[in-house]
Amino acid sequence: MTIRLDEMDRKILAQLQRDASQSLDDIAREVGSSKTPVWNRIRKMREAGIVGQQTVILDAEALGFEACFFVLIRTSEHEAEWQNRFLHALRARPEVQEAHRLAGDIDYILKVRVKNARAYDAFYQALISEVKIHNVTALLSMEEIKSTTMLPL
Amino acid sequence: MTIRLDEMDRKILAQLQRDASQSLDDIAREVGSSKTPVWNRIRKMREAGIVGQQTVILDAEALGFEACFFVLIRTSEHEAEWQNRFLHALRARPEVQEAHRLAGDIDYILKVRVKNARAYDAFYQALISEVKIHNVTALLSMEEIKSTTMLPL
DNA sequence: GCTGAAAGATGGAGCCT
DNA sequence: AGGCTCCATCTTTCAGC
Repeated sequence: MTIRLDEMDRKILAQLQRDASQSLDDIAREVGSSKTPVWNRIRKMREAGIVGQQTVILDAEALGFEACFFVLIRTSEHEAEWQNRFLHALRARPEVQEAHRLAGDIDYILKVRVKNARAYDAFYQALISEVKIHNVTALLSMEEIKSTTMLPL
Repeated sequence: MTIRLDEMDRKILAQLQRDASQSLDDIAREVGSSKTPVWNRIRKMREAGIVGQQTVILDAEALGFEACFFVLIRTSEHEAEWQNRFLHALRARPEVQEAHRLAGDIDYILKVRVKNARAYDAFYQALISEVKIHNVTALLSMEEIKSTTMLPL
């Protein structure tokens, strides 16, 4: 399942991250190889799950998603069943763009993107009615300074 | 610059988000239209900047990026010049995947992805040597419950 | 604004070295 | 493993409705 990646694989991944719409020929030229080997390496990395979803980055503001919150959550419940319900609730809600379980004093952090503050409140009310949460702090983003999915290969 | 988007545009965007490698024919079939009109709409939305970068999502863990931190930053400095240096420092550092300026008590939040805790410390030391920061809290992610760039259109 | 056609480019597969 | 060639498919353009 785990593949050993060499320098060439990493160069190819960097190109795909940068612009996944490039043709195989373009990528091959950039990394100093040719079509077939590049194509085979990409196929292998896809099969191994290293290369996942191909997507486009949309302009959230232009589409009316003008509010972004980071939500810090503390809970008193730590049973498996509660956690399961909480996880499924998060995964089911499309406004939750990120959710992490944390080490330490704060238990979870969410990144929630919504149209406006009212939509955030609707999300918040829906969430706390589904699962019991001890303490919630919402941090409102004023400005997105940087946002990327690129890994520094 | 701002385009009015109709239901058809939104359906096309949803398809592109879901899988940007689909052929025009496939997208057209999914949204109930045909090739040329879909192509024209995508071109317009690209030109308007609504549709941005086309990329692939890579498996961070498989590539050795095993640590993810959310960093809460408080600063005492609020002058334009300090802010400028801070912003440029963040944009220049590839381990910073997200950076937001916040409303309220905490001034900034970062999402930082690195190979391990030691690499986080190197990042942290480099950052505070570049710009003066009053207070930093790092939240370590134990588990990525959800991560998506998809907007709920 | 849609349809259909057509030209050129590309992906994907096989084969040769 | 890398390179060459081929064909089916796809992208992109354009004339006509």
